[in-house]
Parts: sequence; C-alpha cells; structure tokens
Amino acid sequence: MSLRHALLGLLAEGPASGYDLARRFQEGLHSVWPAQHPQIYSELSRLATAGLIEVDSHGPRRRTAYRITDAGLVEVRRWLAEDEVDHSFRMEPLLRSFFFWLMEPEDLARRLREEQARFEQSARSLRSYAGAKDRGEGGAAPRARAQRIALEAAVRVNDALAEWARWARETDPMASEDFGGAEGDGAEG
Amino acid sequence: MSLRHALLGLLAEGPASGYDLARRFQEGLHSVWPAQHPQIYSELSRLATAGLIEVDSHGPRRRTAYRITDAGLVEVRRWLAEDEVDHSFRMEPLLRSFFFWLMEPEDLARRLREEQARFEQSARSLRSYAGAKDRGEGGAAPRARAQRIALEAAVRVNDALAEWARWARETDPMASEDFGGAEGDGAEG
DNA sequence: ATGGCACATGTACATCTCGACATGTCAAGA
DNA sequence: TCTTGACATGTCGAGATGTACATGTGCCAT
Repeated sequence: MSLRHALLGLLAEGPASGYDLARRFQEGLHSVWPAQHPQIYSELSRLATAGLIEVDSHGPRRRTAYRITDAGLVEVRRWLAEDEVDHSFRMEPLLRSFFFWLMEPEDLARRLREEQARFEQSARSLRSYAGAKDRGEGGAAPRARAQRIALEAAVRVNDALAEWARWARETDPMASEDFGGAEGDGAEG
Repeated sequence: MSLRHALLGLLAEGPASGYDLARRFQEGLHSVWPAQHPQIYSELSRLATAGLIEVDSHGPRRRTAYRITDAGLVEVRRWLAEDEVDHSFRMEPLLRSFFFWLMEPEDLARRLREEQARFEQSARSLRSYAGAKDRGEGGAAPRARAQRIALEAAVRVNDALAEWARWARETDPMASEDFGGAEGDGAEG
C-alpha cells in the first residue's frame, strides 16, 4: 500500500513518467522504501485505472508522463493525515545482529568494520546532500523543506548505526579479533 | 530469504515450536523483521524438507518442536559470514516524511508529536530491557551478548528518530502550529 | 460436566516484490 | 550505414508476506 501512496506523493510534485519515478526511487527513496521498475509500472497502471492519476503527455521513445488527479491528491492527503503509520521496520543488518553469537570472532569483527564504514559513508554522502539543500539549492518551497527533513532522518539513522557498530566493536569481547578469550561458539542443541 | 535464516538462527539457540518462534518474533525480532505465524509455519515445513531442521519432539496440543541439524547450522553460519548484507531499509515513517509538504501544518505538527512520543516510548522500553540484560539476567553467554548488541541498535535507532522528530518540530516553520517567532532552543545535529 | 479461553497449527487467498526476459526507440559515433 | 548504448516500457513467474478463516486441544473455573 505504501508504494501506491509514495507514487502519488511524487506525482504531486509534478508530472513524471514511470522511468522518472523509478530513477527517483533509486536516488532518494530507495534507502527507506525499495522499489523496482516492474512494480512501479504496474502500480501506475492501477492508479490510472482507479482515476487517481491520468496521462499527462507522450514523449519520444514511448515516454508516457502521468499527472495526479484531484482524487489522487485527496487520497494521498488522506493517507498522510488519517492512515495509521506502520512502525515495523525491516532492517537486515539489525536482524543479523541477533545471531552474531554464531559467527567466528574474526568474521564478526570484519563484518562490524564493514558495516561501520558503510554507515559512515552513507551518512557522509547524505549529509553533503543535506548541506546543499541548506545552502538553498532546490529552493525554499515546502517540498524542498520536506526533503530536507527526510534527509535528516536518514542521516541520523545512519549516524546512529555507525556509532552502534563502533560501540559493538569496542565493547564486546565477542567482536574483537585479538582478544585471547574467545569462548565456546555455542550451538549446544 | 532472511526469514529462513532468522528461523535457523533462533533454532540454533535450542529446539522450539512454530508457536514459540512466532512469539519470539513478536517480542524481539518484530521491530526489525516482521513475520506472522502462517509464514513461519510454512517456512518451517520447507526447512524440514530441506533437511536444515528436524522434528525434535511432540508435546501436548499437537505441539511440534524442531531442532536445527548440522546442515542447518552450517547454512546459517554461511549466511552470516558470506552472504551480502541487504542495506535497503523499509521504514514507512521515513517514507512519509518525504511527503510532509502535502500535509496541513496542524496535522503535521500532531503527527510529529505522536511519532516523537512513540519513538521515545520504544527507546525507553528497549532501554529498560537492555538494562536487565546488563544486570546479568539472561546470562553472559555469547548469545545473550548478541541480543544485547541487537537491542542496543534498536535503542539507538529509536533514540535517533525521536530526536529527529523533535528537531523537525522545532526547526521547521511548516511544522509549528503556535510558533509566533523564531525561538530556536538549539538541538541541531 | 461444561463453557470459555489460551494454546497450537494449519489452509486459502490476495497482494506485494523482484529477478529475468522481451521489445522497441532515439542519438551519437565509427 | 551500422552499431552501440542509454532511454523507456512492459510481461512473466517465483517467491515473500499478510489477513481471514478453520480446526482441534488441554486447562481451569464455575
């Protein structure tokens, strides 16, 4: 259900084609809600059938741009204001952490270093992007501010996880490769 | 694919029934990887067919406990050590934030207050749970430490998002309902 | 003894998601 | 001219996920 509304939300910024939307997902939204092009195209068809969007224009190479309808705008606003927020996250790196005790200390240490580096890198690039927004690139329109807020959330989550990975490396004997005392690797029936 | 390995990981701690596993998911893992019982039962059947787990015992009320096999242990360790980590998250609250500019200021302010309260509450309860672990409840075995690490990640993410919601409320004019003038009281990150 | 409830497991169906494959278009350069 | 490659859209099928429904069991209080 979220994809449907995310597409409506993107189209509320202005007309766009499936290809445009797929690219937008790849760039910004992918980090909080992955979506591939097949899903996007089929969802667009459904939205059009439902009258929430309509064809705006045709361009070269079969390009078909859609535009949001009044009904679509009403629907996305209803979603934002009324629908309950689903607070269950899906984060594989954290799921894995429940099972760290099954890993060899060296593998775990390496994994945590990789994760830390990756989260730091993500945070850095998101932060520089946010900096650009703060310097006024992208304008001061409400939607630029919303993107800035979304960006900030992503920055903070990545920062938090980078710090967490570092904490885990430094705190836990299980995690350190050069800690003489690696104890039993578990798995007692 | 993650659910399969998560179940193997849980069974590596000891034998458990589908009902047990569903409960464990509801309690701890649900916040990072939601799963309902139908999916768990059918995945257990598939794992048994694949020889990665086997029936351990039958109890009252058709209770069927499974136990991980050597092959299953090898597989979950292979997953942890070798498989690439999927870093794409799925977080509806953050997806929604991209579209905050479509909301009425009052609705947005209310939503941000709710979100902040919710994240704070989650962080609090996770933190008290983590405190129990730190006081030695649950033992000092590697797997208790792994759970402690996982818990810490959840705490930090919820803290970060609570702070983010607060920052968004205080920072952005779009969000403030009763903001006569700029009275920024810090809290930037 | 029996009615209610939590325990325990499952089926059925709808929908979401994604990787693989297929098709055709326009632009630029060899 | 011909080929390459990015653009643009789509189908197909497998597998993942979730909601609703269905079934039976042991436990306990009345």
